Amino acid sequence: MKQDHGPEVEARLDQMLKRLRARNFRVTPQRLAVLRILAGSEGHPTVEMIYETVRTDFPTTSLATIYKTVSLLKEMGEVLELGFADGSNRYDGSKPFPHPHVICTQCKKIIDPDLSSLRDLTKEVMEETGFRIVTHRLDFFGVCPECRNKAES
Amino acid sequence: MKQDHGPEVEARLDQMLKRLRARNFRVTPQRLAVLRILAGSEGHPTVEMIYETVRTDFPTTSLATIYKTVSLLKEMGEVLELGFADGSNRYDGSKPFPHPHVICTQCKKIIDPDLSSLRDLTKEVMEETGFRIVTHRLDFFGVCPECRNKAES
DNA sequence: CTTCATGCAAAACATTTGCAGCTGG
DNA sequence: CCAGCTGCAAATGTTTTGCATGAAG
Repeated sequence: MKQDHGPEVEARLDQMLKRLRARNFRVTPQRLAVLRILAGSEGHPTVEMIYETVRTDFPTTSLATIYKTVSLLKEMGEVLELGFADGSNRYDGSKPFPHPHVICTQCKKIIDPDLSSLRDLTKEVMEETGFRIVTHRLDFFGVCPECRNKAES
Repeated sequence: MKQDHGPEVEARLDQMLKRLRARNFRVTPQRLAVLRILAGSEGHPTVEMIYETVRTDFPTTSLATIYKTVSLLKEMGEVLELGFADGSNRYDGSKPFPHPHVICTQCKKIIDPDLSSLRDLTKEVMEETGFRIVTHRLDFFGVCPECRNKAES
């Protein structure tokens, strides 16, 4: 086996493929490789990481192609882009809808927490401001348990 | 009078000036102009907006100087940088600590809502993930009442 | 076959940096 | 005075674009 991803990753990949084809976009080997990485993007990869990984299978792939594919998926709403103040971008194709992230400022790991007390904040914002809220973004920044252990040496 | 800002803006400006001097940074006319804009930054300006405004009083001011001043204030923790996925940055010098923002995707207006139900989400995240949370970011994106009115013409 | 995607290189863009000269304290 | 700031221009780094070639359907 090439990778040890679960069945839900396969399902997500198939969903993305179906939607690509439904819009008459082509499924090239390079695109398939990018989709595979994004569908199981536990690590919330950067474009550069995707590029390096795709290159192991398709060494001639260019960075521009990765950018083009990621942009396409972003426009289709099939991938969530997490842009940061320092200009870095991370991508999540497994859950392409707004959800909170917890980011380690040391090792750059990103995880998805379950926050029970985060409910209809959006409703409250709409009532308070009169805005029609379409989406949101919630990030927490800190140091993960692993990096804390390394620090206290 | 040059501007119609309230007394709390003056107080915030004085606070920033005091902290600059305490660290032996100089207060040049250009810096003072930038500080003034950031201290009363209801509009959450971009660097370009700050640049244009400062230029009306000091026409020789360079963009590099604005960037340098804003970076300095950012390092000092006296201004909050709001970087977005599209590469744009907005700055808030009046409340340089984490707080939610509501952003109009049409006119780019940014306002600060009062969210009573947003309390110790941070505590819950720490318990759930084991991270030591240092800061956070919460943005809502939508369309403001003014732009909604314009739309339904 | 026809259209769309790829890959290269150049362009675009915002931000940063180096440095000579200026100036605040 | 003189360390730090300014303003210019060049460098940087990432993302985008144009276009000729190649391949998916």
